[in-house]
Amino acid sequence: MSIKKELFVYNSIQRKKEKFEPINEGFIGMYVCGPTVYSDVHLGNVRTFVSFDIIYRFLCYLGYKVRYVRNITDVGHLLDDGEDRMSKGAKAENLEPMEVAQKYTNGFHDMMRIFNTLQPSIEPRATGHILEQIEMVQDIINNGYGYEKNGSVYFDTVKFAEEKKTYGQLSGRVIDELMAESRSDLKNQSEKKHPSDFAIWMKASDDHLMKWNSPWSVGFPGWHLECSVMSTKYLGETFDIHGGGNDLKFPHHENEIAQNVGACNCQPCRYWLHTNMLLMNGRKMSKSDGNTITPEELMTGDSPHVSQGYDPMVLRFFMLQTHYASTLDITDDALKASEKGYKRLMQAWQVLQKLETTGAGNSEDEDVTRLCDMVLEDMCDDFNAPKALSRLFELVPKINSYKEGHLDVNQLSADALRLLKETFSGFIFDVFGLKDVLSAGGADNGNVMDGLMGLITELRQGARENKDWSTSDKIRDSLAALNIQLKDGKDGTSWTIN
RNA sequence: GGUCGCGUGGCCGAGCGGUUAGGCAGAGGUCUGCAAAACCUUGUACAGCGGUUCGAAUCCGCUCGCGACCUCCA
Repeated sequence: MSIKKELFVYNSIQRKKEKFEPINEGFIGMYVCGPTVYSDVHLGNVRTFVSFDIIYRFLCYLGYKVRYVRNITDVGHLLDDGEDRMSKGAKAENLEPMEVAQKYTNGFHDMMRIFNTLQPSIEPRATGHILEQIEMVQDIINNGYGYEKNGSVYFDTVKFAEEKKTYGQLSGRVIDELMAESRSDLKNQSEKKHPSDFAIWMKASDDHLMKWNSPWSVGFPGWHLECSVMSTKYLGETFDIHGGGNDLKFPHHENEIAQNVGACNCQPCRYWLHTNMLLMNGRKMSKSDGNTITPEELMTGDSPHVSQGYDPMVLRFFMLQTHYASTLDITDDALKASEKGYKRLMQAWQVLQKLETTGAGNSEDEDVTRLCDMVLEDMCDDFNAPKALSRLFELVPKINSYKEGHLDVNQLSADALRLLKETFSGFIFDVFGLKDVLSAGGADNGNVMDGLMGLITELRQGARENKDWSTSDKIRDSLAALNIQLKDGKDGTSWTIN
């Protein structure tokens, strides 16, 4: 069932917000540049993939059938000295290149699971598509945009720019400037016609570990090629959405476009979405100056940058409070605030689940339905999760008031209450991808826990009725030490795990 | 140096021409055996200087500050 709502997205290549219209009604093809698996997952990766996870989830929520392709780059990524990242990792650790790739792919998958991201529909690997990459190189050569030199093949950016007038459109670059500024000592510059040309096939040196046969040499594909090839293979020559981190705009995405246009004379996609960078304490994360924190350190609190460990769901909530296209600045204070906000939201959900109405009136309906509608509307406005979240928070005091009797829950029709419940669970869990870690602890033995807590609160209630405050306070304090918080309300005592 | 973006109350962070964002922290109150939780009330912020406009945080210009990309990067 699809939800009738117009979606608007900020299209990086047009530099403006546009109405989203899929190529095939009801279906969406989305390609997101995945990680290069040569080292442990960086926290910045997490932010990017969580952002696209929310976008993917929301598109599904709207009723689209989405094919979500996110690649694993396990070859073809050059370092400054021309060495492949995978080979370098392998030599350093004395492992097979594929062993390195597998190890970090596993680590990446573990982290994605920890942060509760959905798996992509297809997760192709660059090394699994060498033949297709060779074919695309040939296509590019046939179309006159590639030339061979000493066994390597380069993309002719100058000719392409002159004929197609699109090179530099995405990143806002002018080829004259690129020529003037490219470093001349990198990547076999002497073999290129122009410094801005880039390799689409590289001849391998004798000691290079990862190499394949090709019409030009025993070598390996250039970095940008695998995305052009795999997106085309699984989503078609032109598909709907291409995403990635802001830092990939140039050169990666720019060159990807050049390759696709150069090979098939068509744009790879209609909408380019770019997520912004993750900062810490106002600066880009950088290993060299110590301004960095790993996902593990963030969870355990084992870092000078944080005062405590944070649950992955707290970090996910924290990310939701900032638009995907804005920089996100991690600070300990901001994380602490998010932790409290997250718990407040989850507790409201627990309260909401238990609410029932006789539907005697409907004076509350208007407020509630309006806010629920706005949650959807905000997400349809370029996936504005922070704004949508704020609507949910406007509903929190209402939910609590219904429970406490400050507002009459019976002034809510059954339909409106159902909408409220569906909106909360739909957005918090299905779209935002949060998990309720507050109640998750007792999920397996919920009945035992409920029974025990029922017994304890009953005993404490007896003590309270006898004004035996020392006993009732001892129970409360002892439970507090176990992170179980008692809340004495009008209708008895409730409890939550913190 | 080139290209692009950003500067919002104590902190984080939406808004992008006129209407309460929201979270966290703070203050006052209600409730409570005391607490906690919850609820109610409360803050009059948009880097600076000009300009456009009936009206600007929101548009334009300049100044200052910050960041990203230009080289591997999510």
